[in-house]
Amino acid sequence: MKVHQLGRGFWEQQEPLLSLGCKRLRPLAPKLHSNFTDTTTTVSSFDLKSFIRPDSGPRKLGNAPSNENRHSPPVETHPGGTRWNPTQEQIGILEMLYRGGMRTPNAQQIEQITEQLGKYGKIEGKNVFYWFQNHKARERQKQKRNSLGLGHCPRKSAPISPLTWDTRVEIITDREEDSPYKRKCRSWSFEEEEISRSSSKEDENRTLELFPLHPERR
Amino acid sequence: MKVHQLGRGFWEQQEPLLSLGCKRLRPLAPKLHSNFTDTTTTVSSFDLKSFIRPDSGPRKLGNAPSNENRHSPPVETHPGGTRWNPTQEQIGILEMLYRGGMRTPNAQQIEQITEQLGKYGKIEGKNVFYWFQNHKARERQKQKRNSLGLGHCPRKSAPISPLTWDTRVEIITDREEDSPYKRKCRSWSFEEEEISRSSSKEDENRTLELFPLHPERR
DNA sequence: GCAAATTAATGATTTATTCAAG
DNA sequence: CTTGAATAAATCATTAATTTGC
Repeated sequence: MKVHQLGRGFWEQQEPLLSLGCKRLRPLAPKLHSNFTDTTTTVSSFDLKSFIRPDSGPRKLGNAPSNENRHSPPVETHPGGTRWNPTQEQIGILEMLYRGGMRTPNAQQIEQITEQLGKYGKIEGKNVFYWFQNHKARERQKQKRNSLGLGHCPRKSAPISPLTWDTRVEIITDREEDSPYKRKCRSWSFEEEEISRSSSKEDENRTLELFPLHPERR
Repeated sequence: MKVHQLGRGFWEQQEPLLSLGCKRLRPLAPKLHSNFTDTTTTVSSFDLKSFIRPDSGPRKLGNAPSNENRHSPPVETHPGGTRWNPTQEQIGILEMLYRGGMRTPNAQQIEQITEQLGKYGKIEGKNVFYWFQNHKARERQKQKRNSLGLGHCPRKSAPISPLTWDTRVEIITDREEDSPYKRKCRSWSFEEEEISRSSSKEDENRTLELFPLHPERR
């Protein structure tokens, strides 16, 4: 309906490769071909052009000295705020929860936390998710660094200081409750980034984009 | 306004620790404190009880010899079909895209791919995401293993086989196009997992839970 | 005092590793 | 054993605090 040429072109281009795949023995499954060849027609309904390297593949040097031109699109990339800037209230709550033992909140918890934290500033679920991940990791490495650097005594992390004590409490709680690899089923949703970089730089109430993905598992 | 007792209790408990956090000298940024204390009242509106260890926190030792009780929730975790079982068509398309150079599709791409692959079987966005990630990583390690072990390894897979060749092609394409760390803004949404594990184990049309998170960035 | 340059902190992604289903 | 799924580690990138020069 929308794309004819482009989509078709790509698929036809790729198809030989795919059939090649059938020719050269594939590791798995010569693949009973149902209406797969029909795929070409069906699948062509989305724009494949954007799939294969959406950007022209600029090699981004991490330490590039060029101060200008930080991003691939020269300008107007991120209209408003780029990254989450937590408020004191939000940080406070998060730390509190962390200290309470929360390490990797599940989807439901994230949803609720986000909802609450949203009262103190813009926030999304992924921010909460990231925060816990980062905080956890950084506490961990902080502890490691402390245990290694503070003298040589492998005994305890440190004698007793407010900071150390506080930290240790968190860590211990952490250790106690968090097991590596507890299975948690998380469903994600994705968002396109710079499609319609429309207009105003003013921030508005960017509503938190959370939703109940599976209201229930049927 | 809503919850008084539970929330208040927890928050008051935690508050001293929190102020401790302010006390300990931070390397940077004492960070101006706004109306943080007010947080207590407002935030108490959600049930903290469920936040702090939703399960009773059974200690799972990572290398514990106990074969039972792998996860924190002892039972009833995954109701029906657990993990995605890709069909041949789906794999074919994914490999095609991969061979075409796609490595880490962005949100929009994932959305579209998922939509298309959904025609051949149940699938979610995260499956696509995971597939690319796993495929990428495993091709990489396969290549590494091959390049290292080809000299002397007693019994490997055949040194040069169509399969190997095929693999190599993918890798090369891969290397060419993918730069480590290209920034991509992805917005996630979370789903509660085991809230209402209602009933049937039979799988039905579990609709793909994708949605446009930010229709546009304001 | 103020604004540019520096630096520390940390939000956001990617990669590596691991677990477990089939 | 293969591979989907999830977490941990490493890393990039941006923002806020601090420093510095005027």
